[in-house]
Amino acid sequence: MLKFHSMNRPSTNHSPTFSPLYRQISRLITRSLESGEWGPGDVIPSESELAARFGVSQGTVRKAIDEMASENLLVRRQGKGTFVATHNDPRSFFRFLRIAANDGELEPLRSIPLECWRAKAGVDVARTLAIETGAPIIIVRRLLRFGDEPAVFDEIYLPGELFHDLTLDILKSGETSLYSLFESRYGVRMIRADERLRAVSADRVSAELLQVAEGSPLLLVERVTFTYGDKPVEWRRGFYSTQNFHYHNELG
Amino acid sequence: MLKFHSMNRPSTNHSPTFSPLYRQISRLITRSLESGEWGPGDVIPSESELAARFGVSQGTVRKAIDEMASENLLVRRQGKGTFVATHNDPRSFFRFLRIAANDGELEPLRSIPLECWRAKAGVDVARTLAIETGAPIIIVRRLLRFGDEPAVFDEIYLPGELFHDLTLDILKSGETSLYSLFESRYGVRMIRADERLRAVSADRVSAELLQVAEGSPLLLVERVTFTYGDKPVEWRRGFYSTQNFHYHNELG
DNA sequence: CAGTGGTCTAGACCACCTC
DNA sequence: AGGTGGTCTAGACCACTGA
Repeated sequence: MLKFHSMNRPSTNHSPTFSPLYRQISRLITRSLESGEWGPGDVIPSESELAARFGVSQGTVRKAIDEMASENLLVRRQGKGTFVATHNDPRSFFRFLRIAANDGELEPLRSIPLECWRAKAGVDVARTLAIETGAPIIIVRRLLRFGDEPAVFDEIYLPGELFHDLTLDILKSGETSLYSLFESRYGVRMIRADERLRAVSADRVSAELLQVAEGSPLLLVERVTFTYGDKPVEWRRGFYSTQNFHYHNELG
Repeated sequence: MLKFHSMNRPSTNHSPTFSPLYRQISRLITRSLESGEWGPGDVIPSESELAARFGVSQGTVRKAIDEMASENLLVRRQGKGTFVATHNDPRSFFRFLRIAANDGELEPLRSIPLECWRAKAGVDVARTLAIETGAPIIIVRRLLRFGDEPAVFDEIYLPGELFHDLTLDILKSGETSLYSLFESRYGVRMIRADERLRAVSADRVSAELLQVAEGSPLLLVERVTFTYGDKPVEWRRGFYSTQNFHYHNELG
């Protein structure tokens, strides 16, 4: 049974090694998610079962789950149970793709993988993905279209170790969502991402793929994506055509 | 004393007129914020006082406040009390300004008001601000710089009624943050914003102000800002120079 | 019907802040 | 010392789901 101050005895608390019981619980649950005890889409045990398992009250488990639900790690469904979040779910396709049509609705999204090859990490990629310079990486290029309209040209860098057998054919046969594929085939769950946006001029390749004039302005979105434990597992540069689309962001 | 189902008797609940007690409480607290019973920066009554006032338990008030704190309407400070959020606070200057330096730290931010004049709302502005076409509006132009480096050129549209006496002189003498000024001088608190980002080519005016070549790519950020009750009270178009800066966004 | 999450309560104790 | 928010508990009842 855990205690409130199991590892920490703050007198006037500036102790950095302090966390309340419910956070200790949410860490334990997270560890079970990492270890695969419960996979994406699965139900986890009920609050009362978890309470018994960890020797705390149901309210404390509830607060732990609340926190994890607000981080999109778990999803609660009244009457059914609490589920491990998954990208294999139409509702979450747009969680990391903040794009919308300038007017009207988006036509159906299609992902067109173009290339997929192996390389060795340069200094920048290595630093971003927290791997050794020269370590194997995989580079993917793909195009996103809404209906027949090209919208985004992505160049994606992945650590070779995690996605060992990825090929263009797998990408082509895979699901619509890349993250859904990563999750089901490689057990790599994307949790959080960091984006940097800039305006740039279209080079020849991007211009052709996105069917805009060379040199016309494009929105460059650089994204680093993290899995459990803030481990970076993807770096991508996306060129967004913003003639008919825009990047949508809500500020709270 | 409120009851759980005061205005709502769901049998199998698809009733749209349902909200739990704690939400009824947070609405009451929000109403007091709107009415100015507690102004920005003020302490609100303690949880137990509010519990007594509304005839509910402290835990229910706590949950109501939790919700409002997560929406940045209130700020909790342990041992001190719960405070009304304010833009008049260095920590919140960047809540709506998602800009960062490409490398290193940002130099101190400076706001340079350029113009301020009155006009009548055209169709687009009227629709965006939910006012009548032809209603009085105020248009502001200003430049943001980090150190000596120009970063953003903003064109801002405001409903004339709310900001009746706004002039360039007031803007010049005002605080660094526009929202801080709006809050303290006009009692208009910005709660939430919606942004649309596109890449565009710099026109002559923007190019000159931002010291870039005409036609070079700029990040266009269109923002609609809302106050209590999702009422739109600002529309702005910001041209961001992204040579040395970028728009930073975190995806959860 | 039983089981799940959702809401509400009452009371205890802790940590932080101010006086 | 006394007040505030922060955490934890135990127990009650409600609403939703599915067998």
